[in-house]
Amino acid sequence: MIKAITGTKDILPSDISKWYFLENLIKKIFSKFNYKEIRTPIFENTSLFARGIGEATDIVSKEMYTFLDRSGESLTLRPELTASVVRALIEHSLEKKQSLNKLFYIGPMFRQERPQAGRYRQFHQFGAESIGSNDPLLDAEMIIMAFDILAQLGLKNLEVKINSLGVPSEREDYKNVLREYLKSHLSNLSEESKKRFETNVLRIFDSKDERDIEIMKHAPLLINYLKDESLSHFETVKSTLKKANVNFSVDSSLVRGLDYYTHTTFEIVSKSVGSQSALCGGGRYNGLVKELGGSDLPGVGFAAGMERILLACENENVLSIPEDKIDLYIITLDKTKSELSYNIAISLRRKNLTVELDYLLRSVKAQMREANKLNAKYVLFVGGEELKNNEVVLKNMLNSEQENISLNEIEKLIKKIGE
RNA sequence: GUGACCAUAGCUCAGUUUGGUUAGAGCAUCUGGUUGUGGCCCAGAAGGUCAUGGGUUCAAGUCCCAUUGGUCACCCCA
Repeated sequence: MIKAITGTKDILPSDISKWYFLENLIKKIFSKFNYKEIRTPIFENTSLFARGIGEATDIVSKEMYTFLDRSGESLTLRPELTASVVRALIEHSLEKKQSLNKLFYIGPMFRQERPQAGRYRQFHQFGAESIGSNDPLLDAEMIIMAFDILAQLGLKNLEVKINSLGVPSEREDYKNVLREYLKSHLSNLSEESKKRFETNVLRIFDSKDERDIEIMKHAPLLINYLKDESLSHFETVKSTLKKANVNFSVDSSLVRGLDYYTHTTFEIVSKSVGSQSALCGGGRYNGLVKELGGSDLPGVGFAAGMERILLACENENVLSIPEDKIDLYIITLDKTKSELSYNIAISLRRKNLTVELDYLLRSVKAQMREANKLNAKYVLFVGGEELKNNEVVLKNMLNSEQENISLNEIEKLIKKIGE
């Protein structure tokens, strides 16, 4: 048997309504904030992600699905979408058509990691990018939108964490301070963190190793090395969130693994899922557009994992999806009349009714059971004595009332079902 | 990439500890329960190479090894 690739999942018809529900909510909230959807290709030139996300990041160095196409070009299935959106913006000069572009997206992403709860190799993200302004109100807007979507789903066990990474020069200065502090503790750090000391010293804050955590507790904090401009940016984000009633905590260890972040970073975690608890994350990326060959435009954005969100919804039992139902099930009494049933079904469907009928030549009892299973509001009996008078029988499945209707009065039937 | 645990019907699981007839249940599916009428109920049917391959044994779903797949955690991230 050929099976789905490791880490990929089929979304079956029995699950699709919760995806529709989530997608519709996302589109609704983004449109209230006047964000427009953008759809970019599933694959891009490998160099886009290498430059955009950062060569040294885990995503680029060991998680991307990269392959050569038939002409020998290196392509990569998108592992995230910020780089693609920025590429599209530059390629189509969107910033020249309007100085602030507010964009959102929904779609599959690909990363070759070991699957576990809330983590797949093909997974779905939605997210937003706002490119063209350094206004901290937009940083806050990202967090508010993400929070509103999660809150409107009914999720409760949420924690909003924010931090500021300042600008690159501040961060470089701080890294030196941090390295100075860590020098004396170097031998006590975990093996992983010893490597990070060289490659990306900030990431030591992310460590779950007890020894590392103890050492980092007393480490100098980046926030104390930010200059006035960065601090006031961060203050505005915080006060804006407070006014919008979004509870948050400042988490100085929130460093995040993508190279492009500046100033605000944030994450919303849920206690209702497994260890992959970050439902969404994002931040400001003021250097990215220029890095990818565009003009020097500031930007801010976030992405959210849809599988994780649905998992949290399931665990908190908050989604109330109405059960599927159909307007009418047509039951054919005489098998010789199935063509008539079929024709009635077609014409009623064209009148905007949801209609089903039997294709398996089953007994009347079996057809009734099927109608019941499909939650049919009405059932129509076609055949027998009534048909000799050019009539069909309409049955209301809720109160079991039946009435004869002439085939010449189909409009009456539509009206009745539509009520 | 590292580690732990798991694999029996479409689904959820008994049976494996202590090897011994024809591998079971519930749900789901299908067919009936008197002419042409659902849900509840009742009866019956169908559905399994016990993940795959090898080994031990008179005998393997059960013990051993390998492989494959899955789950969870590390790592990383959404």
